Amino acid sequence: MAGESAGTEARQRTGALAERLLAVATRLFAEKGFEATSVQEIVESAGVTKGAMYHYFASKDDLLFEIYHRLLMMQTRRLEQFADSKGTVGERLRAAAVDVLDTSFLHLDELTVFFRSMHMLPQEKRKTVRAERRRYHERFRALVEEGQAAGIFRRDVPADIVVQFFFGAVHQLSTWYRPNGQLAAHEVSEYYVDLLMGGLEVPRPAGDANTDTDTNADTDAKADAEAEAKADADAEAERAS
Amino acid sequence: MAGESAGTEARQRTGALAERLLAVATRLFAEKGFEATSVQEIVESAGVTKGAMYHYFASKDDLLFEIYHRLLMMQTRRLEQFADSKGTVGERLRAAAVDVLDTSFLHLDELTVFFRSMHMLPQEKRKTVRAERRRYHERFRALVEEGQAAGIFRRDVPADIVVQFFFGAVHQLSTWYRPNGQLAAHEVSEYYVDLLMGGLEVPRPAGDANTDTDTNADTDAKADAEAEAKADADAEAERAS
DNA sequence: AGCGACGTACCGACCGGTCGGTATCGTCAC
DNA sequence: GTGACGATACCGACCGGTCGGTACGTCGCT
Repeated sequence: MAGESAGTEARQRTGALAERLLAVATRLFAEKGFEATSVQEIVESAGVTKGAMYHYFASKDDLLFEIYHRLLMMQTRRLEQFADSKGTVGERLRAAAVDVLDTSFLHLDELTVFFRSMHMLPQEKRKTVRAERRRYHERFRALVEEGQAAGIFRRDVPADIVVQFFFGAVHQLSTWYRPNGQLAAHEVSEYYVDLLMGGLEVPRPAGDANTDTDTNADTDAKADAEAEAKADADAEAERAS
Repeated sequence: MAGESAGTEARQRTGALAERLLAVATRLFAEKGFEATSVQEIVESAGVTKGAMYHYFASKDDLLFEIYHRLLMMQTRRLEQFADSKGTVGERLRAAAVDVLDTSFLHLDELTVFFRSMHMLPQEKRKTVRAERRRYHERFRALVEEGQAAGIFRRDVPADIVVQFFFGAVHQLSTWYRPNGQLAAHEVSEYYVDLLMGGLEVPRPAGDANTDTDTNADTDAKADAEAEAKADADAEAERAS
Protein backbone atom coordinates (compact mmCIF):
# COMPACT_ATOMS: atom_id res chain seq x y z
CA MET A 1 0.00 0.00 0.00
CA ALA A 2 2.58 2.56 1.03
CA GLY A 3 4.94 3.23 -1.84
CA GLU A 4 7.84 0.88 -1.25
CA SER A 5 9.84 1.33 -4.42
CA ALA A 6 10.85 4.86 -3.65
CA GLY A 7 14.27 6.28 -4.51
CA THR A 8 17.48 5.06 -5.98
CA GLU A 9 18.58 2.82 -3.16
CA ALA A 10 16.79 1.48 -0.14
CA ARG A 11 15.06 -1.27 -2.04
CA GLN A 12 15.98 -3.28 0.99
CA ARG A 13 14.14 -3.84 4.29
CA THR A 14 11.43 -5.79 2.56
CA GLY A 15 12.47 -9.34 3.34
CA ALA A 16 11.00 -11.44 6.08
CA LEU A 17 14.27 -11.34 7.96
CA ALA A 18 14.39 -7.58 7.79
CA GLU A 19 10.95 -7.50 9.38
CA ARG A 20 12.03 -9.85 12.11
CA LEU A 21 15.11 -7.79 12.80
CA LEU A 22 13.03 -4.66 13.09
CA ALA A 23 10.58 -6.31 15.44
CA VAL A 24 13.31 -7.71 17.64
CA ALA A 25 15.18 -4.42 17.66
CA THR A 26 12.03 -2.53 18.64
CA ARG A 27 11.44 -4.81 21.57
CA LEU A 28 15.04 -4.71 22.77
CA PHE A 29 15.33 -0.96 22.35
CA ALA A 30 12.17 -0.50 24.37
CA GLU A 31 13.38 -2.85 27.07
CA LYS A 32 16.96 -1.76 27.50
CA GLY A 33 17.39 1.40 25.51
CA PHE A 34 19.04 1.99 22.19
CA GLU A 35 22.60 2.47 23.37
CA ALA A 36 22.47 -0.31 25.90
CA THR A 37 21.41 -2.77 23.23
CA SER A 38 24.29 -4.11 21.19
CA VAL A 39 23.95 -5.17 17.60
CA GLN A 40 25.13 -8.57 18.73
CA GLU A 41 22.14 -8.93 21.02
CA ILE A 42 19.74 -8.00 18.27
CA VAL A 43 21.04 -10.48 15.77
CA GLU A 44 21.33 -13.23 18.36
CA SER A 45 17.76 -12.63 19.43
CA ALA A 46 16.72 -12.85 15.80
CA GLY A 47 18.72 -16.02 15.26
CA VAL A 48 21.11 -14.62 12.69
CA THR A 49 24.51 -12.96 12.65
CA LYS A 50 25.73 -9.44 12.21
CA GLY A 51 26.46 -9.96 8.56
CA ALA A 52 22.78 -10.52 7.97
CA MET A 53 21.75 -7.34 9.69
CA TYR A 54 24.28 -5.19 7.90
CA HIS A 55 23.08 -6.69 4.68
CA TYR A 56 19.66 -5.14 5.17
CA PHE A 57 20.46 -2.06 7.23
CA ALA A 58 23.25 0.38 6.71
CA SER A 59 23.86 0.94 10.40
CA LYS A 60 22.40 0.58 13.83
CA ASP A 61 20.87 4.04 13.46
CA ASP A 62 19.15 2.83 10.36
CA LEU A 63 17.13 0.40 12.43
CA LEU A 64 16.01 3.24 14.63
CA PHE A 65 15.12 5.41 11.70
CA GLU A 66 13.08 2.72 10.07
CA ILE A 67 11.11 2.19 13.27
CA TYR A 68 10.31 5.88 13.46
CA HIS A 69 9.55 6.23 9.80
CA ARG A 70 7.07 3.39 9.76
CA LEU A 71 5.23 4.54 12.85
CA LEU A 72 4.93 8.09 11.60
CA MET A 73 3.82 7.10 8.13
CA MET A 74 1.10 4.92 9.55
CA GLN A 75 -0.18 7.46 12.01
CA THR A 76 -0.13 10.27 9.47
CA ARG A 77 -2.07 8.20 6.99
CA ARG A 78 -4.68 7.33 9.59
CA LEU A 79 -4.98 10.89 10.83
CA GLU A 80 -5.58 12.23 7.35
CA GLN A 81 -8.29 9.66 6.81
CA PHE A 82 -10.14 10.71 9.93
CA ALA A 83 -9.53 14.41 9.47
CA ASP A 84 -10.79 14.43 5.91
CA SER A 85 -13.89 12.36 6.56
CA LYS A 86 -17.45 13.60 7.02
CA GLY A 87 -18.96 14.95 10.20
CA THR A 88 -18.63 17.97 12.45
CA VAL A 89 -15.23 19.18 13.55
CA GLY A 90 -15.91 17.84 17.00
CA GLU A 91 -16.73 14.40 15.67
CA ARG A 92 -13.71 14.28 13.42
CA LEU A 93 -11.33 15.50 16.09
CA ARG A 94 -12.68 13.01 18.56
CA ALA A 95 -12.43 10.14 16.11
CA ALA A 96 -8.89 11.08 15.14
CA ALA A 97 -7.84 11.45 18.76
CA VAL A 98 -9.32 8.12 19.76
CA ASP A 99 -7.62 6.47 16.83
CA VAL A 100 -4.18 7.84 17.56
CA LEU A 101 -4.56 6.65 21.12
CA ASP A 102 -5.72 3.18 20.15
CA THR A 103 -2.91 2.96 17.63
CA SER A 104 -0.40 4.12 20.19
CA PHE A 105 -1.48 1.38 22.56
CA LEU A 106 -0.82 -1.14 19.82
CA HIS A 107 2.68 0.21 19.37
CA LEU A 108 3.77 1.05 22.87
CA ASP A 109 7.27 -0.23 22.28
CA GLU A 110 7.73 2.02 19.28
CA LEU A 111 6.50 4.96 21.31
CA THR A 112 8.93 4.16 24.09
CA VAL A 113 11.85 4.02 21.72
CA PHE A 114 10.71 7.10 19.89
CA PHE A 115 10.83 9.56 22.73
CA ARG A 116 13.72 7.97 24.49
CA SER A 117 16.18 7.61 21.64
CA MET A 118 15.22 10.19 19.07
CA HIS A 119 18.32 12.19 19.94
CA MET A 120 20.55 9.29 18.96
CA LEU A 121 19.74 9.67 15.30
CA PRO A 122 22.31 11.44 13.14
CA GLN A 123 21.43 14.96 12.02
CA GLU A 124 20.12 14.08 8.62
CA LYS A 125 17.74 11.35 9.66
CA ARG A 126 16.56 13.28 12.67
CA LYS A 127 15.62 16.17 10.46
CA THR A 128 13.56 13.87 8.31
CA VAL A 129 11.75 12.41 11.29
CA ARG A 130 11.11 15.83 12.75
CA ALA A 131 9.67 17.04 9.47
CA GLU A 132 7.33 14.08 9.30
CA ARG A 133 6.23 14.62 12.85
CA ARG A 134 5.67 18.31 12.29
CA ARG A 135 3.47 17.56 9.34
CA TYR A 136 1.44 15.27 11.53
CA HIS A 137 1.03 17.88 14.23
CA GLU A 138 0.06 20.54 11.76
CA ARG A 139 -2.74 18.46 10.39
CA PHE A 140 -4.02 17.90 13.87
CA ARG A 141 -3.69 21.56 14.74
CA ALA A 142 -5.67 22.51 11.68
CA LEU A 143 -8.55 20.49 13.09
CA VAL A 144 -8.42 22.39 16.34
CA GLU A 145 -8.23 25.71 14.54
CA GLU A 146 -11.19 24.76 12.43
CA GLY A 147 -13.19 24.13 15.56
CA GLN A 148 -12.05 27.40 17.05
CA ALA A 149 -13.05 29.30 13.93
CA ALA A 150 -16.42 27.60 14.07
CA GLY A 151 -16.86 28.76 17.63
CA ILE A 152 -17.14 25.24 18.99
CA PHE A 153 -13.77 25.21 20.75
CA ARG A 154 -12.40 27.79 23.11
CA ARG A 155 -10.28 30.49 21.53
CA ASP A 156 -8.35 31.62 24.59
CA VAL A 157 -5.80 28.82 24.26
CA PRO A 158 -3.71 28.66 21.07
CA ALA A 159 -4.37 25.61 18.96
CA ASP A 160 -0.70 24.78 18.96
CA ILE A 161 -0.68 24.60 22.73
CA VAL A 162 -3.65 22.29 22.69
CA VAL A 163 -1.89 19.95 20.31
CA GLN A 164 1.31 19.91 22.33
CA PHE A 165 -0.69 19.37 25.49
CA PHE A 166 -2.64 16.45 24.14
CA PHE A 167 0.23 14.72 22.38
CA GLY A 168 2.40 15.20 25.38
CA ALA A 169 -0.08 13.10 27.30
CA VAL A 170 -0.30 10.56 24.49
CA HIS A 171 3.42 10.21 24.10
CA GLN A 172 3.91 9.50 27.76
CA LEU A 173 1.51 6.60 27.71
CA SER A 174 4.30 4.09 27.44
CA THR A 175 5.83 5.25 30.69
CA TRP A 176 2.93 4.24 32.87
CA TYR A 177 0.40 2.07 31.05
CA ARG A 178 0.76 -1.67 31.46
CA PRO A 179 -1.31 -3.92 29.18
CA ASN A 180 -1.98 -6.39 31.99
CA GLY A 181 -3.32 -3.66 34.23
CA GLN A 182 -6.86 -3.09 35.35
CA LEU A 183 -7.75 -0.69 32.58
CA ALA A 184 -8.27 -1.77 29.00
CA ALA A 185 -6.40 0.30 26.47
CA HIS A 186 -9.51 1.59 24.80
CA GLU A 187 -10.96 2.74 28.09
CA VAL A 188 -7.93 4.94 28.58
CA SER A 189 -8.34 6.22 25.05
CA GLU A 190 -11.89 7.30 25.78
CA TYR A 191 -10.94 8.91 29.07
CA TYR A 192 -8.10 10.82 27.47
CA VAL A 193 -10.29 12.07 24.67
CA ASP A 194 -12.95 13.06 27.18
CA LEU A 195 -10.35 15.16 28.95
CA LEU A 196 -9.18 16.68 25.70
CA MET A 197 -12.64 17.57 24.48
CA GLY A 198 -13.59 18.86 27.91
CA GLY A 199 -10.57 21.09 27.91
CA LEU A 200 -11.55 22.41 24.51
CA GLU A 201 -15.03 23.43 25.54
CA VAL A 202 -15.74 27.13 25.64
CA PRO A 203 -15.38 28.17 29.28
CA ARG A 204 -18.57 29.08 31.08
CA PRO A 205 -18.75 32.88 31.02
CA ALA A 206 -20.01 33.10 34.60
CA GLY A 207 -17.04 31.11 35.88
CA ASP A 208 -15.09 31.91 38.99
CA ALA A 209 -11.70 30.65 37.88
CA ASN A 210 -10.76 32.21 34.58
CA THR A 211 -10.19 35.93 34.69
CA ASP A 212 -8.39 36.56 31.43
CA THR A 213 -10.41 35.39 28.47
CA ASP A 214 -9.88 35.48 24.76
CA THR A 215 -6.39 36.91 24.73
CA ASN A 216 -5.35 35.94 21.25
CA ALA A 217 -6.90 33.85 18.55
CA ASP A 218 -5.76 31.39 15.94
CA THR A 219 -3.76 33.86 13.90
CA ASP A 220 -1.40 34.35 16.79
CA ALA A 221 -1.26 30.65 17.30
CA LYS A 222 -0.05 30.14 13.78
CA ALA A 223 2.60 32.82 14.23
CA ASP A 224 3.74 31.18 17.41
CA ALA A 225 4.06 27.86 15.75
CA GLU A 226 6.27 29.27 13.06
CA ALA A 227 8.42 31.02 15.61
CA GLU A 228 8.80 27.81 17.54
CA ALA A 229 9.73 25.99 14.39
CA LYS A 230 12.40 28.55 13.67
CA ALA A 231 13.78 28.44 17.17
CA ASP A 232 13.72 24.71 16.89
CA ALA A 233 15.79 24.79 13.73
CA ASP A 234 18.21 27.18 15.37
CA ALA A 235 18.68 24.93 18.33
CA GLU A 236 19.23 22.06 15.96
CA ALA A 237 21.83 24.03 14.06
CA GLU A 238 23.67 24.95 17.22
CA ARG A 239 23.68 21.37 18.30
CA ALA A 240 25.36 20.46 15.04
CA SER A 241 28.71 21.73 16.20
CA MET B 1 11.24 13.72 55.83
CA ALA B 2 14.09 13.62 53.33
CA GLY B 3 16.78 12.14 55.51
CA GLU B 4 20.14 13.03 54.03
CA SER B 5 22.31 11.18 56.49
CA ALA B 6 20.63 7.94 55.69
CA GLY B 7 22.76 4.85 55.40
CA THR B 8 26.37 4.11 55.94
CA GLU B 9 27.82 6.08 53.06
CA ALA B 10 26.61 8.90 50.85
CA ARG B 11 27.62 11.77 53.07
CA GLN B 12 29.09 13.16 49.91
CA ARG B 13 27.78 15.41 47.15
CA THR B 14 27.83 18.54 49.27
CA GLY B 15 30.90 20.37 47.98
CA ALA B 16 30.92 23.19 45.46
CA LEU B 17 32.64 20.98 42.94
CA ALA B 18 30.01 18.33 43.35
CA GLU B 19 27.40 20.92 42.53
CA ARG B 20 29.28 22.02 39.46
CA LEU B 21 29.70 18.46 38.31
CA LEU B 22 26.00 17.86 38.68
CA ALA B 23 25.14 21.00 36.76
CA VAL B 24 27.54 20.17 33.96
CA ALA B 25 26.37 16.58 33.80
CA THR B 26 22.75 17.67 33.63
CA ARG B 27 23.43 19.96 30.71
CA LEU B 28 25.48 17.40 28.83
CA PHE B 29 23.02 14.58 29.46
CA ALA B 30 20.23 16.77 28.17
CA GLU B 31 22.21 17.78 25.12
CA LYS B 32 23.66 14.48 24.02
CA GLY B 33 22.02 11.82 26.09
CA PHE B 34 23.32 9.88 29.06
CA GLU B 35 25.07 7.09 27.23
CA ALA B 36 26.52 9.34 24.56
CA THR B 37 28.14 11.51 27.20
CA SER B 38 31.41 10.15 28.50
CA VAL B 39 32.66 10.74 31.99
CA GLN B 40 35.69 12.31 30.41
CA GLU B 41 33.56 14.97 28.75
CA ILE B 42 31.83 15.77 32.01
CA VAL B 43 34.99 16.27 33.99
CA GLU B 44 36.70 18.21 31.21
CA SER B 45 33.70 20.48 30.93
CA ALA B 46 33.87 21.03 34.67
CA GLY B 47 37.59 21.69 34.56
CA VAL B 48 38.65 18.73 36.69
CA THR B 49 39.68 15.13 36.18
CA LYS B 50 37.99 11.80 36.66
CA GLY B 51 39.58 11.31 40.03
CA ALA B 52 37.67 14.31 41.29
CA MET B 53 34.36 13.05 40.05
CA TYR B 54 34.80 9.57 41.44
CA HIS B 55 35.70 11.13 44.71
CA TYR B 56 32.21 12.60 45.02
CA PHE B 57 30.14 10.12 43.06
CA ALA B 58 30.30 6.38 43.18
CA SER B 59 29.56 5.94 39.50
CA LYS B 60 28.17 7.57 36.42
CA ASP B 61 24.75 6.27 37.38
CA ASP B 62 25.11 8.04 40.65
CA LEU B 63 25.15 11.37 38.88
CA LEU B 64 21.92 10.47 37.18
CA PHE B 65 20.32 9.35 40.38
CA GLU B 66 21.26 12.50 42.19
CA ILE B 67 19.73 14.62 39.42
CA TYR B 68 16.48 12.70 39.70
CA HIS B 69 16.46 12.66 43.45
CA ARG B 70 16.93 16.40 43.79
CA LEU B 71 14.30 17.26 41.23
CA LEU B 72 11.74 14.97 42.81
CA MET B 73 12.45 16.12 46.33
CA MET B 74 12.00 19.73 45.35
CA GLN B 75 8.81 19.19 43.40
CA THR B 76 7.30 17.01 46.11
CA ARG B 77 8.05 19.61 48.75
CA ARG B 78 6.48 22.37 46.69
CA LEU B 79 3.43 20.30 45.84
CA GLU B 80 2.77 19.52 49.47
CA GLN B 81 2.98 23.19 50.33
CA PHE B 82 0.40 24.13 47.76
CA ALA B 83 -1.83 21.14 48.39
CA ASP B 84 -1.94 21.72 52.14
CA SER B 85 -2.56 25.45 51.93
CA LYS B 86 -5.86 27.26 52.31
CA GLY B 87 -8.48 27.75 49.65
CA THR B 88 -10.93 25.70 47.66
CA VAL B 89 -9.83 22.48 45.99
CA GLY B 90 -9.98 24.18 42.64
CA GLU B 91 -7.73 27.00 43.78
CA ARG B 92 -5.24 24.67 45.39
CA LEU B 93 -5.11 22.33 42.41
CA ARG B 94 -4.67 25.22 40.04
CA ALA B 95 -1.90 26.76 42.12
CA ALA B 96 -0.10 23.43 42.43
CA ALA B 97 -0.41 22.75 38.73
CA VAL B 98 0.87 26.17 37.75
CA ASP B 99 3.76 25.76 40.14
CA VAL B 100 4.84 22.38 38.84
CA LEU B 101 4.76 23.79 35.35
CA ASP B 102 6.75 26.89 36.23
CA THR B 103 9.23 24.76 38.10
CA SER B 104 9.51 22.37 35.19
CA PHE B 105 10.34 25.22 32.86
CA LEU B 106 13.15 26.21 35.18
CA HIS B 107 14.51 22.68 35.03
CA LEU B 108 13.91 21.67 31.47
CA ASP B 109 17.26 19.91 31.24
CA GLU B 110 16.50 17.77 34.24
CA LEU B 111 13.14 16.86 32.74
CA THR B 112 14.75 15.91 29.47
CA VAL B 113 17.23 13.65 31.17
CA PHE B 114 14.61 12.22 33.44
CA PHE B 115 12.34 10.73 30.83
CA ARG B 116 15.04 9.89 28.40
CA SER B 117 17.46 8.06 30.65
CA MET B 118 15.46 6.77 33.58
CA HIS B 119 15.86 3.24 32.27
CA MET B 120 19.63 3.49 32.53
CA LEU B 121 19.52 3.46 36.31
CA PRO B 122 20.34 0.18 38.00
CA GLN B 123 17.41 -1.69 39.57
CA GLU B 124 17.88 -0.45 43.09
CA LYS B 125 18.10 3.23 42.34
CA ARG B 126 15.33 3.08 39.81
CA LYS B 127 13.05 1.58 42.38
CA THR B 128 13.81 4.45 44.73
CA VAL B 129 13.09 7.04 42.08
CA ARG B 130 9.89 5.32 41.08
CA ALA B 131 8.73 5.24 44.66
CA GLU B 132 9.40 8.94 45.07
CA ARG B 133 7.58 9.73 41.89
CA ARG B 134 4.64 7.60 42.87
CA ARG B 135 4.35 9.43 46.13
CA TYR B 136 4.27 12.68 44.24
CA HIS B 137 1.55 11.46 41.90
CA GLU B 138 -0.52 10.17 44.76
CA ARG B 139 -0.54 13.50 46.49
CA PHE B 140 -1.66 15.14 43.29
CA ARG B 141 -4.30 12.50 42.72
CA ALA B 142 -5.67 13.06 46.18
CA LEU B 143 -6.34 16.64 45.22
CA VAL B 144 -8.30 15.56 42.18
CA GLU B 145 -10.24 13.03 44.20
CA GLU B 146 -11.06 15.65 46.77
CA GLY B 147 -12.53 17.83 44.05
CA GLN B 148 -14.48 14.91 42.67
CA ALA B 149 -15.89 14.10 46.07
CA ALA B 150 -16.87 17.72 46.47
CA GLY B 151 -18.72 17.56 43.18
CA ILE B 152 -16.59 20.27 41.61
CA PHE B 153 -14.73 17.98 39.21
CA ARG B 154 -16.22 15.45 36.86
CA ARG B 155 -16.51 11.95 38.21
CA ASP B 156 -16.68 10.03 34.96
CA VAL B 157 -12.90 10.02 34.51
CA PRO B 158 -10.80 8.31 37.18
CA ALA B 159 -8.55 10.66 39.10
CA ASP B 160 -5.57 8.52 38.28
CA ILE B 161 -6.17 8.97 34.58
CA VAL B 162 -6.42 12.71 35.02
CA VAL B 163 -3.07 12.79 36.77
CA GLN B 164 -1.36 10.65 34.16
CA PHE B 165 -2.89 12.75 31.43
CA PHE B 166 -1.76 16.02 32.88
CA PHE B 167 1.72 14.96 33.86
CA GLY B 168 2.20 13.30 30.53
CA ALA B 169 1.71 16.70 28.98
CA VAL B 170 3.99 18.33 31.54
CA HIS B 171 6.76 15.82 31.14
CA GLN B 172 6.86 16.25 27.41
CA LEU B 173 7.42 19.99 27.68
CA SER B 174 11.13 19.61 27.16
CA THR B 175 10.63 17.99 23.78
CA TRP B 176 9.03 21.00 22.15
CA TYR B 177 9.35 24.14 24.26
CA ARG B 178 12.26 26.44 23.45
CA PRO B 179 13.01 29.27 25.90
CA ASN B 180 13.80 31.68 23.09
CA GLY B 181 10.48 31.01 21.40
CA GLN B 182 7.55 33.33 21.08
CA LEU B 183 5.77 32.10 24.16
CA ALA B 184 6.95 32.90 27.65
CA ALA B 185 7.14 29.91 29.93
CA HIS B 186 4.52 31.17 32.32
CA GLU B 187 2.07 31.74 29.49
CA VAL B 188 2.34 28.10 28.59
CA SER B 189 1.83 27.21 32.24
CA GLU B 190 -1.41 29.13 32.34
CA TYR B 191 -2.62 27.64 29.08
CA TYR B 192 -1.86 24.14 30.22
CA VAL B 193 -3.65 24.64 33.50
CA ASP B 194 -6.61 26.14 31.69
CA LEU B 195 -6.81 22.99 29.62
CA LEU B 196 -6.50 20.82 32.69
CA MET B 197 -9.15 22.64 34.66
CA GLY B 198 -11.42 22.78 31.63
CA GLY B 199 -11.08 19.04 31.20
CA LEU B 200 -12.00 18.58 34.84
CA GLU B 201 -15.23 20.53 34.64
CA VAL B 202 -18.41 18.57 35.00
CA PRO B 203 -19.67 17.95 31.46
CA ARG B 204 -22.75 19.83 30.43
CA PRO B 205 -25.62 17.37 30.87
CA ALA B 206 -27.36 18.45 27.64
CA GLY B 207 -24.28 17.73 25.60
CA ASP B 208 -24.28 15.99 22.25
CA ALA B 209 -20.91 14.26 22.50
CA ASN B 210 -20.77 12.27 25.72
CA THR B 211 -23.16 9.38 25.85
CA ASP B 212 -21.80 7.34 28.74
CA THR B 213 -21.65 9.39 31.90
CA ASP B 214 -20.65 8.62 35.43
CA THR B 215 -19.42 5.12 34.88
CA ASN B 216 -17.37 4.66 38.01
CA ALA B 217 -16.37 6.93 40.80
CA ASP B 218 -13.28 7.55 42.88
CA THR B 219 -13.37 4.24 44.71
CA ASP B 220 -12.81 2.45 41.45
CA ALA B 221 -10.12 4.90 40.55
CA LYS B 222 -8.21 4.08 43.67
CA ALA B 223 -8.54 0.37 43.03
CA ASP B 224 -7.26 0.87 39.52
CA ALA B 225 -4.28 2.77 40.73
CA GLU B 226 -3.32 0.02 43.10
CA ALA B 227 -3.71 -2.56 40.38
CA GLU B 228 -1.52 -0.53 38.09
CA ALA B 229 1.07 -0.21 40.78
CA LYS B 230 1.12 -3.94 41.26
CA ALA B 231 1.33 -4.65 37.56
CA ASP B 232 4.08 -2.09 37.42
CA ALA B 233 6.04 -3.88 40.09
CA ASP B 234 5.53 -7.17 38.30
CA ALA B 235 6.83 -5.77 35.07
CA GLU B 236 9.80 -4.42 36.92
CA ALA B 237 10.46 -7.79 38.47
CA GLU B 238 10.30 -9.54 35.13
CA ARG B 239 12.68 -7.05 33.66
CA ALA B 240 15.15 -7.92 36.39
CA SER B 241 16.14 -11.16 34.69
C1' DA C 1 51.71 13.60 60.68
C1' DG C 2 47.55 12.67 58.77
C1' DC C 3 43.54 13.06 56.21
C1' DG C 4 40.50 14.90 52.73
C1' DA C 5 40.73 16.50 48.00
C1' DC C 6 42.02 15.93 43.94
C1' DG C 7 45.49 14.41 39.65
C1' DT C 8 47.72 10.66 36.73
C1' DA C 9 48.27 6.50 34.53
C1' DC C 10 46.31 2.65 33.06
C1' DC C 11 43.32 -1.62 32.61
C1' DG C 12 40.05 -4.76 30.73
C1' DA C 13 35.86 -5.14 28.45
C1' DC C 14 33.07 -4.22 24.83
C1' DC C 15 31.05 -2.28 20.72
C1' DG C 16 29.91 -0.83 15.92
C1' DG C 17 31.34 -1.81 11.74
C1' DT C 18 34.17 -4.33 8.08
C1' DC C 19 35.64 -7.82 5.12
C1' DG C 20 36.70 -12.04 2.90
C1' DG C 21 34.32 -15.94 2.22
C1' DT C 22 30.38 -19.42 1.35
C1' DA C 23 25.87 -21.28 0.12
C1' DT C 24 21.78 -20.98 -2.46
C1' DC C 25 19.17 -19.76 -6.40
C1' DG C 26 17.64 -17.94 -10.93
C1' DT C 27 18.81 -18.04 -15.71
C1' DC C 28 20.47 -18.83 -19.99
C1' DA C 29 23.26 -21.10 -23.56
C1' DC C 30 23.60 -25.42 -25.63
C1' DG D 1 18.50 -31.06 -18.46
C1' DT D 2 22.56 -29.55 -17.16
C1' DG D 3 26.45 -27.02 -16.24
C1' DA D 4 28.42 -22.28 -16.02
C1' DC D 5 27.90 -18.07 -13.86
C1' DG D 6 26.54 -13.94 -11.70
C1' DA D 7 23.79 -12.06 -8.00
C1' DT D 8 21.77 -12.17 -3.61
C1' DA D 9 21.71 -13.72 1.16
C1' DC D 10 24.12 -14.58 4.91
C1' DC D 11 28.28 -16.07 8.03
C1' DG D 12 31.84 -15.17 11.52
C1' DA D 13 36.30 -13.64 12.72
C1' DC D 14 38.42 -9.52 13.53
C1' DC D 15 39.87 -4.44 14.32
C1' DG D 16 40.41 0.20 15.96
C1' DG D 17 38.75 2.85 19.27
C1' DT D 18 36.32 4.14 23.38
C1' DC D 19 34.55 3.88 27.83
C1' DG D 20 33.73 3.24 32.90
C1' DG D 21 36.27 2.34 36.56
C1' DT D 22 40.52 1.79 39.67
C1' DA D 23 45.05 2.03 41.98
C1' DC D 24 47.94 5.03 43.58
C1' DG D 25 50.53 9.32 43.96
C1' DT D 26 50.61 14.19 45.52
C1' DC D 27 49.40 18.57 47.37
C1' DG D 28 47.74 21.41 51.12
C1' DC D 29 45.48 22.49 55.20
C1' DT D 30 45.08 21.55 60.12
